[in-house]
Amino acid sequence: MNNDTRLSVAAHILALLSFAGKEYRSSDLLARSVNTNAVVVRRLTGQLKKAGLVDVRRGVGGTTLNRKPEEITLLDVYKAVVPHPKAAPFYLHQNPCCDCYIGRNIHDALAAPFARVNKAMEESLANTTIAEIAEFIRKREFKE
Amino acid sequence: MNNDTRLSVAAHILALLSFAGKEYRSSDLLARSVNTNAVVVRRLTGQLKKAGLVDVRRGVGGTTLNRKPEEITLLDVYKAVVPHPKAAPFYLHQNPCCDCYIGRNIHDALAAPFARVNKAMEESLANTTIAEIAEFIRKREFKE
DNA sequence: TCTTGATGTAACTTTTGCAGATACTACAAA
DNA sequence: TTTGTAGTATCTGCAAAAGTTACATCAAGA
Repeated sequence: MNNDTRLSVAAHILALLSFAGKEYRSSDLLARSVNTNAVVVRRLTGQLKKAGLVDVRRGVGGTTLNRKPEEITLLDVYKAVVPHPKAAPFYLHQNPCCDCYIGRNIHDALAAPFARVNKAMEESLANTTIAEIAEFIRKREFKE
Repeated sequence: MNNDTRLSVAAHILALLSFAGKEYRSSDLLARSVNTNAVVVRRLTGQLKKAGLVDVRRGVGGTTLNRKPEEITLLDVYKAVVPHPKAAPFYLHQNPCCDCYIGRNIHDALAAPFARVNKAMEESLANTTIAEIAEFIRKREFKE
């Protein structure tokens, strides 16, 4: 697995937006908070927009939440932001040898277990919302 | 091969070895079955050996299972073969901005949910053994 | 003892996928 | 019309893993 931090960054962005309420935040501001490039942020917000999680305005615009934070789970974010072939936790190796019966069948043999792992992972992701993450931060920061 | 296929390749190797019984198989033969390089195989079998899953002999040697196939779970393989910092499904982005309260706290806020996802994944991996994978292949190939 | 065939491992090259950066267009609001 | 933003194409740089080559090490058998 490569170190994909897109879920982490997207959660950061959405948590920040949840504190902004109905106000729009620019990709530049978001990029500074995440400590990355504005283009990287725009690529992410673009995907979040496609998934209906945020609204992005051009012109003198920015990004705002399009759904209540408690209605956005990490699974929603994950699905929005992780490209599809990568959305499984593990990869099957390419072109195993077809002349031997292991190579011929290993992919099918691993498909079911890998699918179960994927399902377990997704169910777990669905158990956390952006609201909870924001609440954690609020408690930590404003000590109360 | 971009993403990490080590679990997939290692499972392939172990399934093959489970059919070989007590016989030793060379890294060259394994590499041909997996369709990769013998050195890549040796790097993997080296890690599997460290974890006690296989026995590797030098000289006129090779690799054989060191444990019954039904006593090797995908979690054992995963832990043996995936380097530690990578053993979590998702990564936290580096150096979020410490000047804003989101950046200061996002890592701690995500730690618990990510740990839960990791646990769910590991529990799922522990539910499948090499014996089951081998059995799937046996049934498929020898139609019975 | 010598030969053979295997692993262990170091060092290097190749591949690949992002991240990051730059530059430009499209656009909306004041 | 100006200004500040998103959208996007394109390039570079970088890091990790795969793949390759080469060679030392080792064990078994003739």
